Amino acid sequence: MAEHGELGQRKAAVLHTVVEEYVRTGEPVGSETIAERAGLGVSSATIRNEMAALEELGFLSHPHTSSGRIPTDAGYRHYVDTLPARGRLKDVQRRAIASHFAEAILDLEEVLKGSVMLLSRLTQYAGVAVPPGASEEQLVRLELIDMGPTMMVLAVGQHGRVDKQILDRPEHWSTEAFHGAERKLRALQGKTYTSSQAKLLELAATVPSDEHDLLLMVADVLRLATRGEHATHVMVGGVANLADEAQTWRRETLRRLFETLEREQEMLQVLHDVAADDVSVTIGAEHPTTGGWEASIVTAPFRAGDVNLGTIGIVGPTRMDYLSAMASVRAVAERLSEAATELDQ
Amino acid sequence: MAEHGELGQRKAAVLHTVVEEYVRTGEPVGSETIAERAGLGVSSATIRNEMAALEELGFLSHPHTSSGRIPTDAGYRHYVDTLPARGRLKDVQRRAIASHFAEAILDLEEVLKGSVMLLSRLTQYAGVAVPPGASEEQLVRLELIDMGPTMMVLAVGQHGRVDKQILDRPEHWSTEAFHGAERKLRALQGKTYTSSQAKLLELAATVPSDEHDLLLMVADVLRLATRGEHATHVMVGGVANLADEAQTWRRETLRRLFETLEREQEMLQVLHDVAADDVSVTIGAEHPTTGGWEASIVTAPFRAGDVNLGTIGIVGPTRMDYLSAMASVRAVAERLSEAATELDQ
DNA sequence: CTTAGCACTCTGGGTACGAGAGTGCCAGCT
DNA sequence: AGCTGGCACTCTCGTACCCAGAGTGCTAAG
Repeated sequence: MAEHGELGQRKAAVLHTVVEEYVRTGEPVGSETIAERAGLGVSSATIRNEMAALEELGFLSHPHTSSGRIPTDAGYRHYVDTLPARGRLKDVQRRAIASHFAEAILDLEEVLKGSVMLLSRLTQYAGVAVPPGASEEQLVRLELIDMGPTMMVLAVGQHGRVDKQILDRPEHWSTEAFHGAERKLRALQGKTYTSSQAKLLELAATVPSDEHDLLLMVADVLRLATRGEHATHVMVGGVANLADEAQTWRRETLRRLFETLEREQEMLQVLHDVAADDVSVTIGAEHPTTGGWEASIVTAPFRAGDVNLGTIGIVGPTRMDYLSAMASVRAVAERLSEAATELDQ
Repeated sequence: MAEHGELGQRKAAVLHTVVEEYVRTGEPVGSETIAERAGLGVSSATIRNEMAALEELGFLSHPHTSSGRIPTDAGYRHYVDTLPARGRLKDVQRRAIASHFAEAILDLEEVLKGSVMLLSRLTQYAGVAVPPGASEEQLVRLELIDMGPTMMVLAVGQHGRVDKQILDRPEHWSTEAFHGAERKLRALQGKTYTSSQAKLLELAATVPSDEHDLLLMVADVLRLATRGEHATHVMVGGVANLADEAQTWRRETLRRLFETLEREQEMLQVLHDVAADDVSVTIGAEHPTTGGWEASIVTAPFRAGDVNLGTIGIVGPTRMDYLSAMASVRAVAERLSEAATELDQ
């Protein structure tokens, strides 16, 4: 019994069928339908008893006294946790993924953008991704550029990331300080972002205060680049797909969903919270924010070798085809990991 | 009469009142309401006659036989074209704009992003912008960076734009070619994007074919940076505001609107088509694409000195408060022009 | 433990109806 | 000639009602 989440085989089967039918049709599911579809060889009356029990347990609910059942968040959760098999992709989907990763990978960021759109097309939900931070990447350029009234810090990483920040000149300013800083930065090329940042903080202590300020500014740019969480932009794509689900949601809910998708900080927080080692599913109110939208999130990390680079996934209604969504996300994350690993060498 | 668009003063007044009432309430407007509000001192029967005439002329329409009138696209057009005065901003709006532009401007792109969000907050519609291309900007860096299996072209402009492109190495490849190209590129720093591009094409003719290929690749990056239209990203913000209008639109329409907002190429096309010297308004079906969404666009260009840099504006339902939207767009575009002009010096 | 049977409940569609809003038009007034 | 009051007409919208259908919960029997 334990392998069906303490539910008993038949209850689990009923729950599965309810979820699948409801996802498929969008209509509350009655006992008759289950009796036919679940292939349990029992009558609808028995199913009714089971359903009453499942409702008691919090896995199903009643829109009104006399219509079929729909799954609760907990019902979906149980369904997802006890899915017997990995979903299989349709041929079209497989082909779409294959062709997307067919070209030689040059720029991971571009590929990631494309992957978000790909996922949104595959699943008909919105795609999201958190791009990698730069911690262990090597710097191929680190420059301080004089731009007249302002100056720019420019950092270029081994794998093609470019971070820039335009800054006001510090109060006290001297050409020597600038040149001194420039020289020290050049010496950092070839080192990683993390170690360069540390080195800069160290160096800053040994120089006059105007150069000190410059070095700290550069260190800060590196710090931001290091944690993808704050510097980089969350990628969101295929939001139009959610417009189709508009009737699914209450008005205010739809607005909040869109707002959050647009606010990078919030999305980062959410995606950070739901991230896991493998494909992860967060259903409706399980996350405080996503509870507010009545939406579910499916994500998976992508890696280069053993190190986690970022997260990619989708956002859709709780009434989602989880099996196929998980399969798509898993497949894209895996291909992305392969691509990133290859790029890493 | 001509000053009211060939309509006659009273008809124009009736049309104005219909538009304003309809925009305010969202309900079809009846003759009684107009008689009260328009201050024309005539009875509702007279208004009815005028409205019938306006309908005949294509400025108003009937949802059903017996309810009030709503403006057609042509009705809105006439309304916008004959607006007697520039809209005035509310104090809160004025303050919001002032505070947004209060900080010293460092990075035009950042300011532009912020301005898009600002406009979306001011108007409660979605904000859009096309950032400037780089034609007459000076290059402060132009580099070819060897990144192991690939290489990166990196261009940095005087005003803080950074363009990068990661490329596969050309087939035939030699260290000399690479160094040769590097040297030639360095010589272009300080020149404008346009002239550098021309110079590169010229130089390419004089060198061996492997270096030739490299120079052409760099030239192409400059070419893309030059026309903002293709290289840069259209900025879109505050899309969540449109979710509120969801009931305004048909389901399929909302989807198409969101899809277009997401596709940069299409948005660029649309914004390019509607661009004008001053504040420009495009209503519903006046533009083939926006006709499909039943939406209106209000844009204005922003400039540095005399040269057009880009476009900023909003997208909203045809039932829009045009007066206030135009005032907001105009104000933000003006402030943006000031900021850009200042930055230009 | 299962199931057939049955009474009960609730939704959704259809119809009917009246109030209200708004129109179009006509005849008379200025 | 243009405006207006009056009036018949039309259409929507909300309410009420009813009926069919779907689905339930419970009971009693296998």
